[in-house]
Amino acid sequence: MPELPEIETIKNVIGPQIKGLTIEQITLSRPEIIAHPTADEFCAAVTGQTISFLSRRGKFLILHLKNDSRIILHLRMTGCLLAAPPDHPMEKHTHMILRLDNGTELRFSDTRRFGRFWLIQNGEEDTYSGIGKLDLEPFDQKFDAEYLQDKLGRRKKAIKECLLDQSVIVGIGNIYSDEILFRAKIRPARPANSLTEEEWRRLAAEIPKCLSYFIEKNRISPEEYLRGKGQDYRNTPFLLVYGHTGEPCRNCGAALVRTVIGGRSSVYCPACQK
DNA sequence: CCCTGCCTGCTG
DNA sequence: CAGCAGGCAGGG
Repeated sequence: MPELPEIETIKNVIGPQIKGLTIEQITLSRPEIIAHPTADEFCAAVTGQTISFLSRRGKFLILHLKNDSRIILHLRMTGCLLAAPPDHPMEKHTHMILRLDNGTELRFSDTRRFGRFWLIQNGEEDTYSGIGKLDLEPFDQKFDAEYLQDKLGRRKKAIKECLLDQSVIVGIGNIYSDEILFRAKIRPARPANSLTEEEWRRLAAEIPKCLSYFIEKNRISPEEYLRGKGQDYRNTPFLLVYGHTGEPCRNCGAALVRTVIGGRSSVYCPACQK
């Protein structure tokens, strides 16, 4: 579910709450969420370790431990992370609880159970999580129109599908690909190899602009995050096209249209987006 | 390259 | 009740 701005929010909210705390005990009710190593090895290796900080890479969260190992997690569609006091009501579908040494519980819940955890030991190569296949962050100095065009300019597939390719540019999912293309005034179904120089420039400019705009719009206090169960902050009124099929375009008033591209639902303005 | 599977819950 | 949901890996 969450894309780069949401993962960034989780990092910003949860990170400071768990930094410096030691994992005293793990309750794992769904061992299949541990992708590597085995669930038993994961629990044994992580128990007693101290958390140094939380970081983000693409849509992955990385929990860095003081012994230089790291827990990597991907929330996929419905994964959710909460730092809660022990008496806080338990979310349905909570599959793992890390009890920390100040009593805080780091809880992972996931209705659809697509989310996964990996533990990468100090010195071990991460060939498991998929982080190795990622390329540029949208805020990387090297990310620009030339980079995008060089990577995607010869592809025949829809530009919308290309934007979802994490091996080119990370962090964009179905919602923000639609928002970005709307802002760049490009139709999602346009073959990537049909984009003009000017369109590549607009697209490359809108990607970091749009994502950082939503990171700002998602800013939330830990209390508010907990109250909204780590979900509600995303119900943003700031999305211009996603979820607005049939409504008037905010620029021109034309009715927004829904199509399916690469198996994903896509909303765009038939007048503004060429 | 397209298609499916992985899951549960919500909507029409 | 079918269809769909913000992700991704794996198979043909």
